[in-house]
Amino acid sequence: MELATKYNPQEVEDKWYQYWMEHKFFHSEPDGRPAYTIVIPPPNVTGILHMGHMLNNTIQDILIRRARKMGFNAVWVPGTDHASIATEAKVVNMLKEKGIDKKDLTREEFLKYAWEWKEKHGGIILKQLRKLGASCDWDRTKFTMDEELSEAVIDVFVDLYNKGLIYRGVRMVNWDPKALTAVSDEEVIYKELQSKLYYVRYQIEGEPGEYITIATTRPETILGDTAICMHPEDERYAKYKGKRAIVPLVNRSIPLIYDEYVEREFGTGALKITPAHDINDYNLGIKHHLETINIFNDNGTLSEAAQFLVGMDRFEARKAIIPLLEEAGSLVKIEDYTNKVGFSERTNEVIEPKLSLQWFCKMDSLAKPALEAVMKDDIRFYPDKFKNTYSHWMENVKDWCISRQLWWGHRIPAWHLPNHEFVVAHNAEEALQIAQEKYPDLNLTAADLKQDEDVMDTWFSSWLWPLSVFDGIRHPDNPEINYYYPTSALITAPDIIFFWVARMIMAGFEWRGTIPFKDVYFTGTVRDKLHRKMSKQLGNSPDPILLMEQYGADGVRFGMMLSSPAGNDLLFDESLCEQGRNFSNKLWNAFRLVKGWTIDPTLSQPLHSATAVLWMRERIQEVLVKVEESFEDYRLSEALMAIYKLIWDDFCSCFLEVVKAAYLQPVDQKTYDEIINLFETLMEILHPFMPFITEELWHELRERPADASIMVTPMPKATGAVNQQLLDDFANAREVIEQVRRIRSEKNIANKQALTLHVLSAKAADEGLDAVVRKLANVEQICHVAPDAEVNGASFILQNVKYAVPLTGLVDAAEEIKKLEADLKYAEGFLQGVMKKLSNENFVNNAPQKVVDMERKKQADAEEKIRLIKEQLSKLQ
RNA sequence: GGGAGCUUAGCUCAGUUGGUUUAGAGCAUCUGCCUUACAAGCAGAGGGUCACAGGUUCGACUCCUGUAGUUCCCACCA
Repeated sequence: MELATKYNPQEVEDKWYQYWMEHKFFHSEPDGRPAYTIVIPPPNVTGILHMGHMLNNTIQDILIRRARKMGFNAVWVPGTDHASIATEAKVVNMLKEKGIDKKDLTREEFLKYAWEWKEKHGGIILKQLRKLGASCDWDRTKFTMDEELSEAVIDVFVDLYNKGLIYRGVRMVNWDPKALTAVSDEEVIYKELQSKLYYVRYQIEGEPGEYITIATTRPETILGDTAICMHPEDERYAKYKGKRAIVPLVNRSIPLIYDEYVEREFGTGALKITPAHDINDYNLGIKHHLETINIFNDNGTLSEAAQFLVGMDRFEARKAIIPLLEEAGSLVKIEDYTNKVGFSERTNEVIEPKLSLQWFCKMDSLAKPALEAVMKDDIRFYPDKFKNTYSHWMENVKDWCISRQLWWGHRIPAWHLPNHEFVVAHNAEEALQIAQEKYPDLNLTAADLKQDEDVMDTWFSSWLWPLSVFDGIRHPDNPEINYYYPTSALITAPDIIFFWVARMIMAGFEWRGTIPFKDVYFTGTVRDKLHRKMSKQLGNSPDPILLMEQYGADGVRFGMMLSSPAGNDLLFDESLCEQGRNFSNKLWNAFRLVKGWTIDPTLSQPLHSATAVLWMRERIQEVLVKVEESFEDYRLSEALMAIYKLIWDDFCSCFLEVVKAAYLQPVDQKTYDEIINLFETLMEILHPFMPFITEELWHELRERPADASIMVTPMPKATGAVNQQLLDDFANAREVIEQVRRIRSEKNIANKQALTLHVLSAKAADEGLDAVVRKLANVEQICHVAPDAEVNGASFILQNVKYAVPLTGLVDAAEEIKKLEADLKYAEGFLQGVMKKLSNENFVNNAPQKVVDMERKKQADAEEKIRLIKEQLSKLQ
């Protein structure tokens, strides 16, 4: 059968994924082996695969596949997140397209649509992950709104409430006027915006012609002003103490107050106060007992309380109020101004600070052990620079607003009573029971209890993920949680370190008394090669599915991993995938080569092959050590690069070229067996990175049992001692080969033309290495002669041994001299540097003996080299 | 406004307690090759006063200080 010269990943990849699934290689059950656990950062149930997921999940798959082959009972738990705001927004849009308004639906009707939609469109991303080769235990797939997981969320809420860590209160919250819900501080993204600073004057009450001018970026909120504030030591305004001012348009009389909060240098030094619509104003309002006038409706339009522009959107109103102020003679001037405005992470709507009744979770006591665990390295961060970010946030942690005014999510398990009190319980029955016990006089029935309308922040379920996927909240002593928890590693992006990572650590301590994971690997952001974030708007984000079709999942995985040290941004470029595809092709062709050989059992093993086999084994050992170290530190790109070079440069370019028989000639049995062994070993080592092609070739290399897979065979391990002498000697031989090839290249000598090589050394020849040199440099004879022998031809010096290739008529003496003189210059410069050190008494006296000896050796070597070059030069001149 | 990180070849990055032959890799570049595994390839080559300025030291890419540029995080400046 003729094999194609190009590797075709499409057919191979689907075949093997199916095979793995059929044989349940991804599935794990607790057993006697040590566990290696990863829980997937659950993507939004409505999400589709983007490059960030590709990076994140490739890393997880590599770690899981490696652990599995290292003898761990590896489990990778997949699942999705219900993503309250994002999903609800999608469902609302979908309904709108059908002509249905959410307002016209009951909660139950809406949720029915939402679930239908989730069933139909949800989890696409999990299907896409299979293309990537993700070896998730799909039997364990979880969803944050599954019944068991939802119950865990409720249990946790009730528990925290009973511990006094959950409270309800009116606070200034970040209001998203589009999603009509509060969002947490972490969900607000501040962006710099080009806006205007409006200067508006307010008349002093009872002092005609006297004005006080304020500066504001939000003139529409003037309608809700309830004070003007100045610095108490600002002489400019001292004379107004005790006076009042008149708010333009609405003609409301408001007090003038004094507070050190005000910066005298900013604007006019006078600040208008709108306690209902600004967090600082709100705090000042509390301090100075100011009236609060809420001039906005929940959707961001002006309310009746504003009196003017009622019903108009806040941004429209900002424009519309200007001519009104101008007409009233209140507008002084308008300046350009750059300020920061908060946007909702989910809807990209400008956040409106709003007073509302919300549920909060106290964080102080939860944060304490979680902070310690990371600072003490019980949990290791990779890279550890994120410890700084983490500790800063944890030390200044604020209470968490956990309620959202949405329908899609876990409903707050609180029931309101007719007497304006409420009870928190696991369900309505329990609530009624508690309420009846608490208020026996009310004669309560089920109909009197009304469940709170709000749902919980999505992260209030996500923070339990490592616990709840193993049912560790409801049944803390079940065998699964006892076996798989704490998990081994968490792979996630640094932008959710507060949302998710920190809170999972808190939850781990609160409900299990221990860490949820041992290591956290923070991936970088995937950017394009111009360093821009990948985004839909820019259109610079490739479709991962198309990429995988083009380059193979293995090729894309290779491309993602090759340049992605932990925590560093990944500058993605398709050429990286191209490199991955090329590597696949290289592997494929190496296989084709070996596959095409015939074996002659009567042949004995040639010396060059025997030597190459010994060397290749040792090289693999060397790389295994490197790979193991790299994995320890999560330096996956380094591990991959080491393997890449091992396969391409050592195995293909060198080893296979040595053992390769002449055209149509058979190879001996012994060498062939070794080649298959080595090839197989390389596939084992590479497998976690490129699972498909390694499985394919592993099966092609030998007959395998029907249910065999490279996924579950043991990973080759470093045996310990590496024969460094052998490696060094072989490396030297490769340099000799390179030099001979260089001479060929420079002198235009065809590869076919065999050469003779003279080695001017007193040392005994190493027959094995000579055999390798003969083969790869196409040298028919290597003559070992005395160091001072006369040999003409192109020469070079390696390790202070002179080599010469006699060439009749091809050697240009002038050219040789030029090259030797360049070498001489370098060697002399080098010697000079060494001598400078050695002639420095301080150096000789203070530096460790070892270092001084090293310098002396450098000196001796350099002097010998110079002698050799000079000798050679004198012969030529 | 605070805090943290980064700055090494054209690009992306290594450089592990300051000394390992006057800095390494991959990609890209250049030269020569369709050599019977692979042109998605083979063989060879070139390319860096380690951001800048001081300091500590016998010795600095490595430690300290400052400057510049850059990235990220946090913060209520109207």
